[in-house]
Amino acid sequence: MIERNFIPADKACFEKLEAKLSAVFEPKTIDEICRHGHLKTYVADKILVDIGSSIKYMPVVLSGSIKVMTEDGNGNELLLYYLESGETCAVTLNCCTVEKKSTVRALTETESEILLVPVEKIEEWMIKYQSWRRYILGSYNQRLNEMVSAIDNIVFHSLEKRLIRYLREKVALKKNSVLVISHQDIADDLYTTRVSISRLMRKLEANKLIEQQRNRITVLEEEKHEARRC
Amino acid sequence: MIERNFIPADKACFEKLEAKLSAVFEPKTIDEICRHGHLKTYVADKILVDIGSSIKYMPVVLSGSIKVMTEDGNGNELLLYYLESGETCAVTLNCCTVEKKSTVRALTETESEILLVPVEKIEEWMIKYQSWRRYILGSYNQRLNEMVSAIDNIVFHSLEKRLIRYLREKVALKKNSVLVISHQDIADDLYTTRVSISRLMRKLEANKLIEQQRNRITVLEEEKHEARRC
DNA sequence: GTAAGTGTGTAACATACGATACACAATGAA
DNA sequence: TTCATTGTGTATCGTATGTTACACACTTAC
Repeated sequence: MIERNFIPADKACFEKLEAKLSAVFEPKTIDEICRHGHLKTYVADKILVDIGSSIKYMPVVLSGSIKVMTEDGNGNELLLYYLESGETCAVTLNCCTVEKKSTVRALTETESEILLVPVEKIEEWMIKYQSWRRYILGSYNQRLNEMVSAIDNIVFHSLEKRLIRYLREKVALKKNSVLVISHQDIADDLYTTRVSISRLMRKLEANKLIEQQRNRITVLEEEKHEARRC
Repeated sequence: MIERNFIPADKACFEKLEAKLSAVFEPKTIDEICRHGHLKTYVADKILVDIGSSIKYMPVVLSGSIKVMTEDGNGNELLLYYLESGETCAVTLNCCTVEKKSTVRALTETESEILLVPVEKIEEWMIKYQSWRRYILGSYNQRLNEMVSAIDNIVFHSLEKRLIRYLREKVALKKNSVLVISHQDIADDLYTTRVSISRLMRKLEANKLIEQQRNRITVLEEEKHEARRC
């Protein structure tokens, strides 16, 4: 975990941000971000915020990926979404402006660089910078769309299809076709049971879509169903 | 459908808004709303915006209720949420600032009074009024939370429980314990089939939770499970 | 080494739900 | 009136998934 002093004078940091964010933000906004934000690097599987903890920073993912989850009234864990490069957590956003306490748990999936923006700046910058306003509203909208497609996925697709999609997304997220994960973990993310996952994994393996060892799944290439002959 | 000229001089309108919105907005914001908004009354089952249509106004529900839905890539209808008094459509919000074309269909469930705010004012007021900023972000957050609880509901509860909850919510929404609705409509909203709903309705009827005639369902009082004797 | 914990395979069974098919009543148009 | 349309009840069947139970391999701590 590396904390840096993060003023514009820190040339390396500035260039890093500049490269990452110049497509999204206007120079003045980037300048503010540099002046008030902090850049941190976290190892994988580190809990960044937990349910009930108070929120002082809004996180913007610069590299790596973050898993965001919550709990329902019965203590069931509910996977909300994954955050990737450039994204921020919409639920946290509102916690910042209204709630002050987090209703979600966020943890790193891989080693991640996170830009931490003090919550009091969120609203201030909304007034001053158009690019920031659009970013915030865009983030909310992206999350909403993802939730909709999550519902769609759950409702209209079989567990088997959801499992395949889950594995492929995870591979894309981790940029590695070998996943280190247990059947139980997968079951939790897909809101089902370990036995069901094991059963389906066996089937996927028989169909040569995956290979697996203990705690290790290799997702094989997606079949290209091309019509032409050799 | 009644369209009114909606300047502050229109005393009746102003007082109506004043009463509805003064808890949420500061006086200056209400003043702006009066100057630039339109107040309309729609009959039940009227489509306000459809998928693909361009959006010129952001709707704020003053009375009645609005059903918001979308379609997935395979043409499946997906119920998103209902809007009630004081609420606005988060998805439409982003359509306003970025997309310009609606990705959702919104239709009145009951006769409804809607305040129409020109889209170009949304951002302008975000800069000027704190109460407006909070309202917009709060709306997004409310929708996000509803989506989460929708997923929770689908994943962890049986169709029977979802059906009961659906009926009770509908009763609350319409403020009437008699619902005029077909089994097929219910099935669509719950992402299932007519036969499954009919089967469960029979069961609910046997358990004296509802009574039904063709196109008409009377939702009976929730049982009070009180421990004391007569 | 042994023992405890964790991850996986597998079987037997229950069940909720979807799919299909058909009968029939209510409604409304001709 | 007759006919088409719509809404509902019901039966039969297939199947995906949950439940429970147990065996056993691998890993880690001791």
